[in-house]
Parts: sequence; structure tokens; C-alpha cells
Amino acid sequence: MDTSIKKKRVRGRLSREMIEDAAFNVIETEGLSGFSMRKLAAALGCEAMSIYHHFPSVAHLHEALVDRLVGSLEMPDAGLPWRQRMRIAIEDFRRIGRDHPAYATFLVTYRMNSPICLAWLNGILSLFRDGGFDTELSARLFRAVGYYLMGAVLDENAGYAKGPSAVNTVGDEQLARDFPNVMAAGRFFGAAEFDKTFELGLDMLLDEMERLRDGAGAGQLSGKV
Amino acid sequence: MDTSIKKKRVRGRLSREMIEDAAFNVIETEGLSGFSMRKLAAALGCEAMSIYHHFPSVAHLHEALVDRLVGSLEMPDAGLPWRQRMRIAIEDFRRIGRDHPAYATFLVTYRMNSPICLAWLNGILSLFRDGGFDTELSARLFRAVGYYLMGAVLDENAGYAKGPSAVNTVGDEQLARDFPNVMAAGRFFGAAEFDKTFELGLDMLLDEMERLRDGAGAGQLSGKV
DNA sequence: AAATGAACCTTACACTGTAAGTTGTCAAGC
DNA sequence: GCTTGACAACTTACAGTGTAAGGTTCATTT
Repeated sequence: MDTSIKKKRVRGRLSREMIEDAAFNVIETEGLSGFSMRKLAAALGCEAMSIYHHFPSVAHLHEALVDRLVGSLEMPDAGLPWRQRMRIAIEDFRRIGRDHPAYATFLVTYRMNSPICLAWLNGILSLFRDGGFDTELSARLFRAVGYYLMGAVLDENAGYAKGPSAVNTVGDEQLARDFPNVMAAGRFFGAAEFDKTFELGLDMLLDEMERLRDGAGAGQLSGKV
Repeated sequence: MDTSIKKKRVRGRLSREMIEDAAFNVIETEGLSGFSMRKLAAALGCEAMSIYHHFPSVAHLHEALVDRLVGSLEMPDAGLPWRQRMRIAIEDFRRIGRDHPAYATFLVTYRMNSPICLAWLNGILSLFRDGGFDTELSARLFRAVGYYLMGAVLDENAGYAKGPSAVNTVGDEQLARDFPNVMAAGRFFGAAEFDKTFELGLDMLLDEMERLRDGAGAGQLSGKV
């Protein structure tokens, strides 16, 4: 005799959106590596295989998650000054990383080939073009700035400040003795310093881009930091 | 009756170094996600659990791998001009990524807290100090340049040029129609363009650092690209 | 009322890292 | 030469993973 309480099976209870919501939740509570279809199912109150009716594989689910994050990005108002537009677009991406810290590693590792991601890339490249750069320089500057942005998102959400991932860690006294520069710099590596550090690097790149566009005008960075 | 051929069990046949070598091999041939203790054991001609005698867990093994890569880095000759020293140190790290492309994702994701990694970080921070920056600016510039470097290593080894990771990919005709900027820029995203793009961004950052140090001198980037 | 098909569940398989226990082999001491 | 002990490698087993295959239930359409 089956004494177990039968879960009421309701058709159409699940939806892609619900599953995505729950997936973000599980990822942020369990961590990216702690995420699994079974845990996701548990969070949804269903069986793992039920999810496969809505997403044919975890890869498809992940793509949907990335698409939702990237799809939420809007291009900055074209009426604003170029530097401000560029800054806003960059900070917007950085923000979706901060909003989903556990997912950030996946986000920056993901190769953006879906239509939604390509649309965003296309818009950003257009923004570079608006800066007055030709195709080649737009592409290279996009890449260079993108490197900086991706590295920052990675570090800010999964980096040094999140604690050690090493197995053989080093205590504070050894740190002070053997690695004094790391010890001293550590004060500026914490989460409270992310914004200021990011702004410094971003301003450096923005300054250089404006300089490149204006044909290497006089230095403009004096006394800024 | 056991008709299987008995593998000769030899004491001391395995060593940490052998295992690390094989691990790099398996990772580069099978990919980072295709790596497993069982495949590593198969490559070594032993059983999975034998590896645990030398490394208590995969985490320990990974730490050893990162340590070996980072530990192979030497600080550039202190007699060279500062800009050249910085460039060499950065390119050296970039090179270990290129030498182990499948491992690059792990490398940039790894939080460097082992003594060997801390020693390297300490040396790099010292290099920034040698540039004439105080503790705070050294720390922030180290981070900013590090962001750029990590993002580059990530893209160059696991990024767009490595093909789609998306499930819903976009064909060339749709790319040309709907995402013309991506299409046009794609020509500069290939592996053959990595060096030139990386140099552009690196020069931008180095220029800005020298400008910061020299108190915003005259522009020097004119006509460089 | 019967048929259809979507939505969900059950079971099963090959894979993972690794804890626990066993066996084979070599070196040292007698 | 024999015994002993330690160590290195192996065997087994378990809980976890993604997901293929097939079964069940139920709202909708006819």
C-alpha cells in the first residue's frame, strides 16, 4: 500500500520563467558548483525530469539565464555625451554581475552567441563606432575594454576578496612577514574598494580612448586621482 | 578463474610530478570539464584512488597545477626600464595561459592564496611600487591591470574565437543582416588578432600609468595605432 | 464520451569525487 | 634467508551528477 502523500500534480504549474527564477535562486544560495537539476527541482517542488520538458538540457537553461541578464541591458540614451554613454553601458554590465555574484563566473566565461547576446554586442560595437573609431579600432577597443570589464566582474564576484580557494592557505603573520606588499595592498582589495578601483581603471581607458579619437591631445588626467 | 591480465603493481611508480604532467595532458586533450580523476588515472595507467595517495583531493591537485604554472614565472630583470619590466611580467602571465589554453579558465578563476602564488603577487606589487606609486595606487593599478590581463587570458583561450557555447546559434546570413557590427568586427576577433589587440589595450594602460606617475605630462600616444 | 497530447513522474544508466578497507611490494632488522 | 612493518597501489562502495526512455495523469478538443 502506498502510504506516501501524493503530491498534487498540476498541469502548467511550471513555466520557463518560474524555472529561471528558481535557478537564479538556487545558484545564489547554493553557489554555482552547488547547482544541479535535482536541487532546482526540489526548489520548484517537482521532479528533475519535469524541467526537461521546458529546457532540453542544462546548457539550454544556462543560455536562457544569460539571455535574461544580458537581455535586461538597454543601450544608454544616444543623446548623452559619448563618454557618459560608454560609462553607463559598462557599468550596466558590471551591475548584472553584482546582482548575481555566484553566476558571475559563468557569465564572463560564457561565449555570447545567442541572438539576444549578439544584439547587445552589436549595440555596444555601435557605441564604439559612435566614438568616431573605424571598424578595426572599434573592434579592438571593444575587446580591450571588454577584457577589463570581464576581469573586474570576475574579481569582484569570485575573486580574492571572497576568501581563499587555495588548500594551503597562509596565515596573517606569515603574510606580514613573507609577503608584505600583498599584506599592505590587501586593504584596497576588499569589496568596499571595488568601486573606486574600477573607476580608476575605467577612467584610464576612457581617457586613452578620447585621446586616441582626438589625435593625442594634451594630457587630461592630471590631479584626477 | 581470473583470466584478466594482472597489472604489475610497482611501488613508487607514481609521483606528484608525473601526476601533474599527466593532469595537464588530460586537461588539454579532454578539456577542463572533461577532466576527471578516473581519466587521469587511465592516462597514468593506474587506478583513480592511487592518485589520492599523492594528492588528498582534486582541489589539492589543482592547487599544485596552478602553483606550477605561477611558480614558473620569474620577475623581469630589475635593471630594465620600468615600462619594459611591467610589460614582460604581464606577457609572461599571458603566456602561461596560452601554453595551457584549456586550463586558462581555471587559472583566472582561481583565487591565489597559496604561498607560491602570493610570492608572485608580492613581486608584481613590488614592481608597481618601483613605478613610483604609493601603496594605494600600486594596489589599485595592480587590480586594474590585472582585470585587463585576466579578461584577456579568458577571452584568448576560452572566448568568442573558440566557437559558440550557445545552444541557439546564429548563422552567417542572419549575422550579416541583424548584427552587422558584430559581423564586421568579427574579422578582428580571431586568434590571429589577439596580439595586436592585447598590445593596444596594454599600451593604453601603460601610457596612463606613466602619465599618472609623471603628473600628467604631454600626450604620447599620437599616431601609435 | 473518447481521443489527443502536453505536463509531469519513475526508473535507470553512465559518470563524478572520494571514504574505507584490502592487497601487493619493497626495505630494514634479525 | 625470513620476518616484519610501512607504504603505495588497488578494490569496493556510496552519494551525487546529467539525462535517456518510457509511464502516468489530466485539460482540452472533438
